[in-house]
Amino acid sequence: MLSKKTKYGIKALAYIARKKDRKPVQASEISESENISQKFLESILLELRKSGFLGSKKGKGGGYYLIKETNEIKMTAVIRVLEGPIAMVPCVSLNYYEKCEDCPDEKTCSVHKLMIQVRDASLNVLGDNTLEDIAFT
Amino acid sequence: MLSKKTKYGIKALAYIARKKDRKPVQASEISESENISQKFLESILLELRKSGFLGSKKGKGGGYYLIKETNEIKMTAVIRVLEGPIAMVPCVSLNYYEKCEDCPDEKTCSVHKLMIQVRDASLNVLGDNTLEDIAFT
DNA sequence: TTAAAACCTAGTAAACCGATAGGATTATAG
DNA sequence: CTATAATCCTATCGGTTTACTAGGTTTTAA
Repeated sequence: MLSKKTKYGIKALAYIARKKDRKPVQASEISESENISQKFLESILLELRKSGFLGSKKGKGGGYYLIKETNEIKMTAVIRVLEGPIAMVPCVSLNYYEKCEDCPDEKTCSVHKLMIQVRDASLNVLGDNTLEDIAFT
Repeated sequence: MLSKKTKYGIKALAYIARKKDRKPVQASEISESENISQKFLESILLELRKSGFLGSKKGKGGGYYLIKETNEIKMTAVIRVLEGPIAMVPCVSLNYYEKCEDCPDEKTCSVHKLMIQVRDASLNVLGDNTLEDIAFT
């Protein structure tokens, strides 16, 4: 299941992307428009800034803005930052690999083989979609 | 993330599938062989029985056995029973649909569109794989 | 100087997860 | 008939995560 955090984060990025001028967008504006608790959203936007997706400006007239082109932001990257691994099991995760405690041998594990296929299928979809794709219909 | 419950459930099904004779397999045997807490496994096997994947026999010499052919058991079905929805967001789930509270219109929601693609990709993989496929290398 | 904004830290109620406890029930073997 | 081996059932529990909320501090523009 996708957490609300990730869902809100993606929605916020898409909202910012749809603003043509590069003027900073306030958290309060996104929060109202997208029906997201403002304080919660603030923490998400902060995280997106710290991980290099957004820039911010403090004080009156401040807000958040994109610092890359929309077509350069892959959904894989966004989800990995907000949600963590894309794989359904740590033992098939590319970026967050962890060995299973049970399971003496990954090569012969039935779950492992299945989950590699699922991972690759998801990875294809999320890697093909950029912010550009999802922000504009 | 796949819960341990689902992971153990799949492993147990694969274990039972690999036994050629249709003699009942005991929970204790699976538990030892696959390194799964026995009591926890018991509850999983029970659930798999109640949802029509396994039959059981009580008492001495009892255990669990498959009641369908291995190639008739799709992974989608197993995961839906043990884990719940395959979709990452309830609003794109075929079997466990729920409307989002935020989000006035699904048709224009950027997350929605993305998650439909992910769901379909996963569904393809999990629908193509049967217990036959994953049990025997 | 005031107000608006991002930024930061902490806490919290509820849900979920993975397991454990302790038995009740049923069937087989002798 | 009895001992044993197995499933079946209910309840509980500690830990973690989730989705917020509270209550500020800091920075900036007007």
